Amino acid sequence: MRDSEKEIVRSLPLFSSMCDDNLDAMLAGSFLQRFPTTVILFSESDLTDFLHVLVEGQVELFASTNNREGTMTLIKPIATFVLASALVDGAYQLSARTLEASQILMIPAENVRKAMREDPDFAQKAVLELAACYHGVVRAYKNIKLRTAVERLANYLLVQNRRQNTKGAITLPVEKRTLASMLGMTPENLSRAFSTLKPYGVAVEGAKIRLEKLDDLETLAKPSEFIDSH
Amino acid sequence: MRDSEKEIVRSLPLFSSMCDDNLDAMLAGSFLQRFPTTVILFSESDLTDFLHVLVEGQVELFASTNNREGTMTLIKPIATFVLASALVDGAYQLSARTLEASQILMIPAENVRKAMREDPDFAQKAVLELAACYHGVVRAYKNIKLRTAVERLANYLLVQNRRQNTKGAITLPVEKRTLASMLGMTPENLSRAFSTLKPYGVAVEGAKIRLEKLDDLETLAKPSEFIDSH
DNA sequence: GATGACGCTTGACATTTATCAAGCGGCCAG
DNA sequence: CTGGCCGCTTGATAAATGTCAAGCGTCATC
Repeated sequence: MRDSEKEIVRSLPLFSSMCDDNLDAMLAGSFLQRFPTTVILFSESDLTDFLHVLVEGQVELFASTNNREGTMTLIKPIATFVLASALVDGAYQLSARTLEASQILMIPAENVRKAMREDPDFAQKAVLELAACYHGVVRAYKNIKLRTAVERLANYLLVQNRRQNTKGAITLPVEKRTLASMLGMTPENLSRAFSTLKPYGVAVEGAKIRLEKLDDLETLAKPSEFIDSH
Repeated sequence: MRDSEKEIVRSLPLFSSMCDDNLDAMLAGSFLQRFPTTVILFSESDLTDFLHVLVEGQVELFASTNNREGTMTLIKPIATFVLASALVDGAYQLSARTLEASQILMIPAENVRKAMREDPDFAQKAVLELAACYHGVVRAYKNIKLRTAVERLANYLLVQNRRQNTKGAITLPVEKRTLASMLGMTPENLSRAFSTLKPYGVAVEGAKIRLEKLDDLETLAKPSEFIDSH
């Protein structure tokens, strides 16, 4: 555990208010691990050994039943994942795989639970982080329950446009098949959804998307503060 | 705020470890309110004034966009709801309405946030409660993303059968149209889903359902510990 | 430079789900 | 008792989405 890694952890809101001693105690036994792409990090039924901090690369959290599989969320640096599972001392509930070569800081879950018990400041940050995660899933749940596939894509593009802040010239951050899974549809259907959006100024060229009629796209997408915000 | 109401609060795991003084402080300004059926308690855009404790009746949390509406979850006594929103001091993110005449204990959200800041034991319980809520939504999200409408209904019936513990003779706890919305389908589609399940021993008579071929139903439903448990 | 794997797209078709319309039956108010 | 509302069901049809198969282009490897 190097100082540079400690600084990465410190930069996260979740750990920002921990005193140095407690942070050191929590990081004892932690290690930074490199993974190649397309590697399974854990399965949903595994016991939660570690809180993960994605330092570099990209990770997909997904679920599967009965030969079907679906992306639940994508993790980008720098962020923690599976906090809830680490805190309750049970199964991960979700599976994870790398989408790129990645560096992940692994913090023993037991250390995190101990910090929660003994460091009230940390417990408080954990509360806020968990509440944010909760609202994040609720938004995803509303999204898939209240919108059609085309609407989900349209709203996704609008969100990316705001995030990438690049005036209507987006680059998709993942392969289209992964995007399809995240948006709850098949790759074929995603292709067709893009076609459907063509009249609304959506021009596709590989992973580069141009949004040439933002107003029209918004009219179709009907974005909602309580689904798409943040 | 009567003693009997205080005892109700105490009985909830979330508040079980609070000392009496802190509990009294948090309950200051709280009140028990009675609502008739079909009343909107709050809308998703409202600021979160109160943590709610459903003492009697039934409440539906739902979301709407673009003239569509969907049930997110049902609350039954005795349980808190909108904890996450109360803790972060923002909008409710979900709307709520009573499905029956209900009694709800309203605890000022500011009191809850104060308790989180000042009572480490409470903060810790809040962490565990939020983590459980989080996994609850994740399960709902998996359910709708990985299963067809008929499978969702089949699994719902199996879960109800376990909960009601009544050997294959279930009573639906809500109107069918509400059940349909919760399962993410139209009432018409729910009717047809019940028909589809007839060969699997599902006999419908109003709100009374008999499951006469549990094994067959399970084979169809393929229940999963990480979607249906608890 | 050839080749084969792979991601994406497109077409044809099947399945799932929603929509619209009608009718049935219980239940409550007059 | 009776009329009308309302929840539920059923049928016909439309829309959304998935499946299967084929083909295309890119890219890494040989």
